[in-house]
Parts: sequence; structure tokens; C-alpha cells
Amino acid sequence: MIRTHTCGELRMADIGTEVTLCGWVQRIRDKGGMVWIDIRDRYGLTQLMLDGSSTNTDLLETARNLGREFVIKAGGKVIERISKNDKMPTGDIEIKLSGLAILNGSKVPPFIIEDETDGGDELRMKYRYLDLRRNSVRKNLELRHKMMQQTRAYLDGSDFIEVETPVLIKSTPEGARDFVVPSRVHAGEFYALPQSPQTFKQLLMVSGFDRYFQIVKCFRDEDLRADRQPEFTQIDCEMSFVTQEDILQTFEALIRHLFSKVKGVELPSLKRMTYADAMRKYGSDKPDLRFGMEFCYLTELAQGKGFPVFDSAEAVIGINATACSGFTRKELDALTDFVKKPQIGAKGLVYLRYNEDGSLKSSVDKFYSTDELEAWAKAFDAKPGDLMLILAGGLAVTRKQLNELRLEMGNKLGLRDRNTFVPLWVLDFPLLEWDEEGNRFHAMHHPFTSPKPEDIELLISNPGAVRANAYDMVINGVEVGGGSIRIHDRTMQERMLSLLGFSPEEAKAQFGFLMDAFEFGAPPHGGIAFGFDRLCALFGGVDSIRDFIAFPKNNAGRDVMIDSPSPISKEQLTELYLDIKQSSKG
RNA sequence: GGAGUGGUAGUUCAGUUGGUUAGAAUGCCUGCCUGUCACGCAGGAGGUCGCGGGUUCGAGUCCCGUCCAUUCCGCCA
Repeated sequence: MIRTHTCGELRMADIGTEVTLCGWVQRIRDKGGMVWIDIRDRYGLTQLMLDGSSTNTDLLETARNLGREFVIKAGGKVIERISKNDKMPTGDIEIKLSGLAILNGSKVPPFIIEDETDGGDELRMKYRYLDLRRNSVRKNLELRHKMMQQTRAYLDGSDFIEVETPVLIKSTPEGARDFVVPSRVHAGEFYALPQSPQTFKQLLMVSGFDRYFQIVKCFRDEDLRADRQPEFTQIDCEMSFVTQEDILQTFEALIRHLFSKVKGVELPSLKRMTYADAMRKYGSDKPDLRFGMEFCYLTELAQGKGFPVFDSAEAVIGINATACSGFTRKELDALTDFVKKPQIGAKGLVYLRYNEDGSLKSSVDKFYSTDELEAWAKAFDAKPGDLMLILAGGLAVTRKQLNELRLEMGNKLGLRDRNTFVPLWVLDFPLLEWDEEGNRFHAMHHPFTSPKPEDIELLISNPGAVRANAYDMVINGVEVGGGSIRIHDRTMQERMLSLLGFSPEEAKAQFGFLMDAFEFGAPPHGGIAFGFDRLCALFGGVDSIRDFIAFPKNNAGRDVMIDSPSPISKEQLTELYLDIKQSSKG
């Protein structure tokens, strides 16, 4: 080792010790007669000191020629500072330099490598290796590391075994778009990268592994978001001989373990809510329960009084923003603009203000009597000082719009505190979802999810009403994980695939291996997968997962640092039997 | 595929109704400074106003197109 200590560990107790530190120059303060250099490594910052009168001129010369981000080796004695700095852990001491070697120089970095950087996102991504030198980003990766270690510790301690599954697998038509990899050995054939190790972990159950997990990269070729990357990491788990209840308890315990060990937070026990209730009360299958504002259905009260918008609506739904009657005209207009944004698409917003003096004022006064409006307020359980916000239209679309408005109000009113965590299980998802475009059902979770036994007879009469043994874990409005009890019976799996529009031949070609396996003593099983990047972001208190990924892709799926994706040579294309059509960009 | 926002010095940004030589902060360079720690002081360099076209006597500013970034919708079993 060419260093004796790190830049974060020296204290008063080390005074008098001869030390050698290695690190990057963060700042140089040349006071003429004296020079100070802040040297940084991942452990911290230590001040080096040169005293002009008692230091040899070569050393002073070397020090003055240093630039930001030079890598140096600095030797000297730990001394007590004359003027201390209580803002830094090493602020009581400094190193009186006696030797200084430049291990490598550095160009002037394109942005400031400190906690408060002046660099924009694009620049930081291009020079991600410099961005990673910054405390805040480094701490995010350290958090991720801890999460990973604690996940392994908990699961290993519960007899789960980590098994790696293949990355080059087979493309399937269900679900997200696959990333594909052309085969050189087999002309015209392709591997696909896994969207999840789903079928493999089920096969491991057939193999008798009983409890499996894997912290695993998954791939989906869909458009990106702040919380979505084309390659992302899951904590993928599966268990045999379990009921849904066993899984909920096992993984509630995992999440509690992580919060406790990594964040020091003792999580409240998880609430449970059915999908139907979540949609009815919050218009979302991942409600943020840090605040109330449950939906209030006014359809019957509001219809038949001559207000065409409400009369023609399938549903009239509102939320009560408590203590918001003071909202100004301008603020209400802003909320109206918010719901009318194309992304939300509401036609308008009706408000009912319950003034402090007990009087009512609404934007639809000319259609409704005071008595009628009072009945509304009662339905909302509103009190003087409250503000009710009402949307109308189709049931599903209005719920969705009101969900957005509810979240926006939560933000505006500061009800979505990043240090409060309210987790819940959402249960009883529908098994199937009607796909208008494809004119068929598709699996809401995936085609291996089992229907609830009591709903099986509905598979023929009313497939859309069948509930699944499926569950999501939601924390603060973020879907952090989801899973299901699986089908483990060939006949049921065949029925399911048939319902999804697979011909027997297609089903056999795609999933024959799985159904074959089910005929050799497949145990009942089920599992769950957590979005690891999202979990890290949630723990870190931010919305974007990018800061918790060492080398993330940008909004267009591009890695701006290595500049990928990129074209490949003609030779490579030929070898892979590929012919590239010229893109319209020319 | 669609909508919003942004693109001006190395960096982060300002730039009025279209009008003189496009500014600030910070970074960088030079000099001074013996207790700094966002050191300070003085001076200096640094610009294809994303790109292409148009309107105009005149465009950073207006119009059209385009590229890039970002957020969202679609999409993400």
C-alpha cells in the first residue's frame, strides 16, 4: 500500500503520526506564504498544509503547480490546526507536508466535483466517472450496496438459495417488448434477454429448490421514464408449498428488515387493500396512503338537476381538500389547467367551497340549490374551511384523472413527506385485462398467475371478472414489488394460454417446456419480485432511479458516456446474417 | 407516436417592444497575500446565441423545419 491512512480517518488522537495519504485535489488555497490543499478520497477530506518559511522551495513549487483533480500522494506529520474547522470530521487536524508526489495530472474537470455541483445532468452523465466522485452520488451507491447485502443476509437467513438463471433466452410474445440478440451459429434466429427469470424460477421449484432468490438484471425494450430503465435490477423470489398469506408475511418481513437495517426505520405493519377498493377509493392500483383525500362518489346526488356535464357522465367523483377553502381564484384556475393538461385530459374542474362562515360557493351554483350543495358537502363529510374538487366523465377515466389531481394536491399541501413511509399490499388483482387494440384478453400480471379458486368457474362465463392470486407491494404510491401464486397444473396452464389467444401449437412452442415440467410433480408455488432500483430510490428519498445506478441510460435509452447503442461493422452484420435497412434519417 | 419545458462563455444562468461592442456568477490564466477552509484583492482571456432556412434596413429575440436534453401521456404481461 502506498498510503497509510484514508482521507477521512485522522483525528486529534493521531497527532504526531507520520502519514501518507493518497487522493484527488479538491481545492487549493494559496495564501502567499502558506498553501492549503484539500485532498479527497471516498472516505473524506483532509487538509494538507505548507508553510512557506519552513518548507523547501521544490515542495512549494510542486504544490503551486497542482490543479483540481490531480491524483497525489502526500506525506507528512499530523498536527493540530491553529484554526479549526468544525464543519468537517477531520477539521481539528491537518498534515504538515514533507513530501508530495503527483501520481497523475488531470485536465480541468468540466464541472465542480463537490456536494453542490454546477454540472447539469447531461454533462454529469457524459463524465459519469467524475460525477461518481461526488459524495451525494457515491452515497447512493453505498446505500444500494447495503440494500443488496441486507437483502442477501435476510433471504440467506431464511433458507433461500441464490441461483443464477440464463441471460440469453427465448423471445415470447406476451408482455413487454424483448431485447433480442442475433445468433451467429443459427442463421436468422435470435435470443432474447429476460424481462424476468419467471419461467426459470418456476422450474427451480419443480426441481425442489423450495426457496429461491436472485438479485438479477432484467431487460425491457420500452420507452424510459425517471423510474424506468431498459435494464434494471430485481430481487426475484419464489417459494414452494406456500399460500399467498405465507408469501405476504415472508416479504413483509424482508421489507421491514431492510427498513430497519438500512434506514433505521421501523415500518408500520402493512395495510391491505383489494385492487377494487384501491381503484374505488384512490383511482389507482398504487395509492399513496401518506394522506387521505379518499374519493367521494356524487353521481346520484349530482345528476338530474340540469347540469349537462354531470347528467351525461358515467361518474361524478370528488375529493375533499381539507382546510383549502382559502384557495384563490388563481389557484383554482391553476388546478383546472392542471387537470386539462393533455396528459390528464379532463374537460374541466368543478369546485365547491365550504366557506369558514358556513356558506357554500361552487362553480355550478346556477344548477344547484344551496340544499343540494349542502347534501354534497355532507357526502364529502366536509367542514367549514374545506374545498371540494369534482370531476366527471367515464368511470375509469375520471378515477384516473382524479388520482392525478389527488396526488397534485398532496404535493401542493406538503402531504407527501419523503421521510414518512406508508406501505401496503394491494390484493386480488383481476386475472385478465381486456385489450381493445388486440381485441383479446391479456394477463394483467403474467400468464402463469393462478386464478382464485372460487372464481375459476367465471373463466368461461365472465373472464374479465376473474380475480387472481396476485399482489403488489406499494409504498408511498410507488409499486415496489409484485407477485402471484402460480399455476402448477398443465391443464390450467393450457386453459390460461388458450384464454389469452394462444393456439395449442403456439402454447406448446412457447411454453411447452414449462407445461411438460408441470407433469413431473410440480409443487404448488408462488413468488414475488421487487424493483430493486426503485426500492433504493425510495430509501434515498428521490423519484429518479438514475442516481442509484452507476452508469444509467438517458431518456432516449442512450449511454452518453460510452455512446451506445452504436452501429456495428459490415463484417459483424454479415456474420449474423443481418441486413440493415437505411433509416429514414438517412 | 404525442404533449410540455429547455438549448446563449468551460459551467450554471440573465438578456426588456426586434436596435450601439451579448452580460452576471462561477471556473480558468497572471500577479499580490503566513491561518485559509465557498479564503481575499487586482488584472486578463474566454461566445458559430444547438443547427438549417425564412421575415426584416436590422434577429439571441419573430416564423418554419430540424437535432439534442428533460418531464409526462401512449407503452411498460
